[in-house]
Formats: sequence, C-alpha cells, structure tokens
Amino acid sequence: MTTKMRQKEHINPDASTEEKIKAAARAVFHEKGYAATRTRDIADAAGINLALLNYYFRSKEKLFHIIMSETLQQFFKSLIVIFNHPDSTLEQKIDELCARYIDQLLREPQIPLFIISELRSNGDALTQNHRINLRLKETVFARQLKERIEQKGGTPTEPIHLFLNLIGMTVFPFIAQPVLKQVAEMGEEQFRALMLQRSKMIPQWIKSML
Amino acid sequence: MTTKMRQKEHINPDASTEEKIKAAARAVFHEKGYAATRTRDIADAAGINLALLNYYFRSKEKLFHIIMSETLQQFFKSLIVIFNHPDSTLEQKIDELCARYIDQLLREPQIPLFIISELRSNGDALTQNHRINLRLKETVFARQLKERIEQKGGTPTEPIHLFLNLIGMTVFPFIAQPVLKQVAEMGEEQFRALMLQRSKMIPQWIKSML
DNA sequence: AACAGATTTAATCAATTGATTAAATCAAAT
DNA sequence: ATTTGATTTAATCAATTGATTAAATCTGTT
Repeated sequence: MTTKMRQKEHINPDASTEEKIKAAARAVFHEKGYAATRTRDIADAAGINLALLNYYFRSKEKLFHIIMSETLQQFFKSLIVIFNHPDSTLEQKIDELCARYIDQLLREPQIPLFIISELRSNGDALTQNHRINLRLKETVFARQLKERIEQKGGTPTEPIHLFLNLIGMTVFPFIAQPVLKQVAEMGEEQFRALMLQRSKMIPQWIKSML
Repeated sequence: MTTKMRQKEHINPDASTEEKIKAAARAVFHEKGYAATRTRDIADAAGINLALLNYYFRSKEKLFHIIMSETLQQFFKSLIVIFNHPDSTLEQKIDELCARYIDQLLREPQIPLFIISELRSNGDALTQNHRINLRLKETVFARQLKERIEQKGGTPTEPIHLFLNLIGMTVFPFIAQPVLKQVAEMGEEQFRALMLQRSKMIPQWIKSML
C-alpha cells in the first residue's frame, strides 16, 4: 500500500529515472502503438527493470495516458497558438503553420500516425480525458477565413475544405511515408528535401484556392 | 498431419464457413489492426470456434496475410487501372480517380488507415510479399503529368507533389476521420456530404495547380 | 556507524492468448 | 445401414505478458 504511493509523496528532484522511462515509453509507443508495445520493451529501452516501470507508473495504461497527453499537447499546441494569433493576417497564419509543422514533423515524423491510430480504437475517451477542445470554428483563423471567402463573390467554399487541404497537404506525406518509401522508391533524404519544397509551395496552393 | 491439409485437398463448393471466417477476420483486422486483434474475437464474429479458425487458416499470421493481400489488391487496383488507362486525358484521370476513390472509401473508410498502420510496423516485408509494384513513375498518368508540366513555362513543379496533393486531399479526410469527429464536431452524415462535395472540388483544385 | 526512507532487482503470479489434440457430429457415397 | 472423409467442438497446452512481492542496495541524516 504505502510502497505503491511513494512516487507521489514528493517531487523527485533528480527525476532521471522517471524521465528515462518516459522517454523510452514515448519512443516505443510512438513506434509501435499501444497494443503492439510490450512493457518489457519499454523497460529494456530505458535500461531498467520491468518492476521499476510499474513502481513508477502503476500500469501500462497509466503510463500510456501520460505519454498520450503530452503528445497531444505537443502536437496541437502550435496549431492552436497560430490559429488564434490576434494580429497576423490569414496569409501569415498559413505560412507560419506550414513552416512550423513541417519543421516539427521532420523531427518527429511518427506522431500524426500514432495519434490517429490510437484515436481510432478509443474514439471519444481520449479527447475527453485529455481536454483537446480545439474549437476549430471559434479560432481567429476560422473567422478570417470565413470573411475572406465571403469577400470573393464566386462559389462560397466551406472553410472546412481549406482547412482539410492545408492540414492534409502538410501532414499526409508523413502519414503515408511508409507507403511512399515503397511505392515511390523514396529515401530518407529525398523525402526531407521534398517536404522542404512543400513548405514553400503549400501556402501558394492554398492561397490560390481562396 | 493429413487432417491439417484437408481444406487444400479439393475446392470447397460451398465455402460458406471459410468465407464467414474471412469476412469476420477482415472486419476485425481492419477495425483493430493486427496486434490488437484476438483470434477469439474473429471466431466469435464468424460464429464459429477458435479451433476451426486454426483448422482453416493454420495461424493468425497466415490469416492476416490473406486479408492483407486482398485488401492491398482491392485498394490499389483501381488506382493502377485508372493511372494506366491509355486513352483518357490527364483531366479525365483526375476526375475519375477522385470520384471512384471517394465512392469506394465512403463504403470502407477504414482501409487506408489499416494499410498504413500495418505498413509502419512491417515496412518492406509486406509490399515485397504482396507484390505491390505500383511503379508510379512509369504510369501513363505520370507521363501525361510530366508533359503537361513541361508545357507550362513557369516553375516546373515536381509531379510527385501533385500526386501527393491529389491522393492526400482525397484520402486524408478518411484517415483523419476519428480526429475530425472530435475536433470539428462532425457526424457521420455531415462527413459523407463533405466528401461528396470534395469529389467535385478536388479535381478543380488540382487542375488549378497544373 | 546506524537508521530511515528511497530506489532497484530477481523471482514469481495470474490472466490472456495463439495453437493443438482427440473426440463428436455431419454429409455423401456405396 | 455402413463406411469414409469433412466439419465442428470441448478441453487443454505452452508461451507471452502485465503486474506484484519481498528482499537487496543505495542515499542522505543524525
């Protein structure tokens, strides 16, 4: 009983072991997903024993929730910030979002697929537990986009389409990377170069759709 | 020994049991992925016993390979056919691909995420075993696309970008559907309507990029 | 040095899960 | 009706896997 609560009794000033476990868990979970991950693999990757993992985090599920929370936070944070910036123009938001996300994803390319894969099984549970209330329609970006569309007389494109195109063109290549490598015979470096090109081109394409 | 081979000794004219198992396996694998699938769940879904599943398919892995093969075939078949049609124009190919894929994916929305998720873990093994040699660069579509781009004097966009945009704008919403439902508060019917709109709009967007 | 609490480990448990076996039932042919 | 092979089931096995326990070691305090 008491033993099991020790890690809560005070904040660990060193935290190196706890951090090592979390780092290992993040890596393994991101690579394999929850179901395919063995807690022993996490322990091995962290260079510690399986019991220690459960001593620190009580269970695979609790550890996973922590990792998932941080991952969701990390992934959506820049999106929310950029979309709600009060001063920047619509064009600037598009430029910045594209540049920042591609930069971020080149460093951790497996995050989108990880999030989506896990969200498929759990659905509501995750977003509710982790407070991802990115109210898309209420962002500054959505308002600016709506105004811009109404200015143009032609066919009034729904804002959601442009949002899907922007995120899709940016994120989809990373999700499809495993397939791309096979189907288009593309190496790591080639892919990187391609995405750097896209960070300039996607904003142009999107603006031409406005 | 001999018992285990029975199903191979002649072609089952009825085949209803084998088909029931395969149908159940397809459903469960597509929904949960290989690692999260329990063979007992497949057996239950098929209305038969676990032993019977192994009697017919020897192992979870072999059953999975069969399902994966058929799924890959099904998914890439229309792509390959359309991309290699000798007579249709570039525009017609874009129109047809978009329309057919969205129609197909509205019926089985979970296929892209299934394929990509499994390809992440296995990488090369799958595409080699299943002969997915979609040589993208050698398709009629790629040739037509390249010619079209060279006609225009401006900045010579790499064909791969347009390919990524086309597939991305079409397929990405299905992959991101679990997230969309949460983040954009979108129901089943709304999503369907959205994708039907897109099947008209994506070709226009793509053509404006040419 | 000695104690107390925190950290770490080896050993083990219990549940899950893929797979097998041997027997029972069913269907068709003679 | 009997036989033969195909289909189906109940029972069980062995390996994997998440989790626990009790003991050992380490760290800082007195």
